Amino acid sequence: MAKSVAPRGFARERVLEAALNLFAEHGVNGTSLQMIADRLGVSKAAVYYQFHSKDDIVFAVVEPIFGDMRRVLRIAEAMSSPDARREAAVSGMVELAVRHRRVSAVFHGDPAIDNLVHSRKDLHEVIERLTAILLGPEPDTACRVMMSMLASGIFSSAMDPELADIDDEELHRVLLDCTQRLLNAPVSS
Amino acid sequence: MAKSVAPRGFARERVLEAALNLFAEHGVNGTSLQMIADRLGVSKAAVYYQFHSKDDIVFAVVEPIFGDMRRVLRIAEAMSSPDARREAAVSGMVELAVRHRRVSAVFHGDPAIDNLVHSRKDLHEVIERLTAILLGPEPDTACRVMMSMLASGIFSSAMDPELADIDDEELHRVLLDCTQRLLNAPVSS
DNA sequence: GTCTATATAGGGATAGAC
DNA sequence: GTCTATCCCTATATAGAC
Repeated sequence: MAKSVAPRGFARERVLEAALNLFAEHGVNGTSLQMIADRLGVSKAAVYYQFHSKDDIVFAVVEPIFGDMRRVLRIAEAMSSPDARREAAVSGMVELAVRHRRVSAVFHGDPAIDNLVHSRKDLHEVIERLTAILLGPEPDTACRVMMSMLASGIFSSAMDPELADIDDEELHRVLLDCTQRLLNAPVSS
Repeated sequence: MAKSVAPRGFARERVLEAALNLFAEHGVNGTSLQMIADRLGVSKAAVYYQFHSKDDIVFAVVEPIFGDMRRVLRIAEAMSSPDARREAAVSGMVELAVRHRRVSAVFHGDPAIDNLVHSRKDLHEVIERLTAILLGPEPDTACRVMMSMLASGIFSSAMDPELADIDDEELHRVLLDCTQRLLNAPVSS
């Protein structure tokens, strides 16, 4: 009278693990189910047993990030001033990017992920809340550009293979430092 | 006794234009020759008449960026101090990202582009020269992270659809300002 | 120079054996 | 629960008609 649906619960995780690595290397569109199956030494059908479609796999890979992001947003949105909200959101994103370091590669900039996010309002809503906090009520041009740089810079650095030798703790520290340089500097011109 | 190989020379440009827009939206792997042909209202075979393979199209789209990059590198490498070289390279990249604003989307982070770059040493060499200038002789961790953020931030902002309403001149100005904030700030900790 | 037709391969996905 | 075999579609690429 044990296990009801999952085998040992491991097969699913193994698929996600393999998919994540392949997505990071080839992008979502550049990764086939055959490649995932081959890496696991199983057949495509075995993968399809765990997930009904490729989109299901992509969603399962990306979903934990959105979960954490919702947590960060809840904390940030409880802050009293726009500046405090933004600071909380940014440092939350830095922590999140480092924690999900390998997923960041997939998460950031992949057109297939963008499509998935835009097709599911529960995901899209998270992005919108984040954007609202980062930009604030009436963002000027400089602010908008800076936030765009910040967001892509954080996630790209976290995934950058060239930086793979840097441990999480140090990366987190340096990233926070960089973001604060951008945020705290007075507008120059 | 005019034109030797190109028809009016326009068909080729039209293919590249359509390919670029599709690459930017769907990524290279997410774009088929059929999609390119459909957008032009021609057949796949018509596209294949202009380019022998999909890689040829990708290369032709990306090649002008590398041409400009080589120019920037020649200028930067002629500078006398490492700091001056880096500054010249960064402002050159900013200008380049803005000038090739739509191509930046394709250029930055697409796994298919990465593969192409790594498979052609004439392209790969450009990246290596750029990295050498940006990082300098003995880069510490903070510098490496910052340069990674800078590079991805510049190109991502230039392509960000959310920032499409900002005109080139202003974007260029704001981007330069942001990069200098990162570069000129003293190391805090 | 552009099209139709087609070759060949690989993709996602399903049915059913075991 | 996992695999074999297969369907159907789309992809890249080519050959040859017009």
